[in-house]
Amino acid sequence: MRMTSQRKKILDVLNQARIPLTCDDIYLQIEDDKLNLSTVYRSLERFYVDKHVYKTIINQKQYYYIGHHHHFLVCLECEKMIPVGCHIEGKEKAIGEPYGFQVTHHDMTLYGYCNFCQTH
Amino acid sequence: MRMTSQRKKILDVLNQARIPLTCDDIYLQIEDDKLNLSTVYRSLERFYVDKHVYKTIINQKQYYYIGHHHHFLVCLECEKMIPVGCHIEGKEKAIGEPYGFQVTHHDMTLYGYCNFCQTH
DNA sequence: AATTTAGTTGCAAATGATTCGCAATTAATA
DNA sequence: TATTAATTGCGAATCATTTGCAACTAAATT
Repeated sequence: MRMTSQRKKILDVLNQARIPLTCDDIYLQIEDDKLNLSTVYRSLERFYVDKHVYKTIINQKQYYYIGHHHHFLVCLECEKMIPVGCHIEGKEKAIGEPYGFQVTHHDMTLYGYCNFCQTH
Repeated sequence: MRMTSQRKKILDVLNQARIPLTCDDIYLQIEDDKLNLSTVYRSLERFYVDKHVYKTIINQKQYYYIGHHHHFLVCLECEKMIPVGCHIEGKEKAIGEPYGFQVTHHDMTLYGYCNFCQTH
């Protein structure tokens, strides 16, 4: 894989991030006139396929993050995201086994109301 | 809520279904010239809010089903869906608690390869 | 260092799922 | 049966994401 200047910037932004980001989030954070949103989409998908980043679907949108596989608590009011560990990781294979189904990965998101929004 | 002829048909289709369906799936199964896709979208969202149906996101699309809350094994090759029980249900609240986060629901999908596609 | 070339990008347009505004319709009530 | 607020059909809009293609460029080759 070619490490282009665009890809470096994209990875930089994602490395800095504390919460998962959409392609558009990243695109907007990179103030480079010469960076196209398509490039961000293509690069992140490539990073994901090559297992350099993780992906999760939140509110029906693709979010990417770096580090280790985990999940998020997502506030229905303010959209705040709080990372939480994975409670399925060890069970993945066992769940598929009775069906002869080989589980490769899973996606989960918990929705609800954050501490602040519960009282405001 | 008014039980219109359209809504009856939509619920009928969903009651018959063994796997979750998208709005478009349901729309296509109802051979009524006078039923609009928007109506299917609006009705199902209403059913969901009123807790008459469940919703889950698979491959970034909304699927609805009737019965009890569960999840699905989804084949990456043929898109086959196999229902499996929920392994998080009892833990939802506990996961949010340390953050003062009130979890209302969650969504999960397991991806991989079904029995057939593994060997074809 | 110059050349080659296959991977990558920018651009603009296409796609696909979902949502929305609004006037016409209709189920449920009085 | 008349009333009215909820619901529908229609078409257009929206939003996230993908795609085709010619131009560009990183990295391998000379």
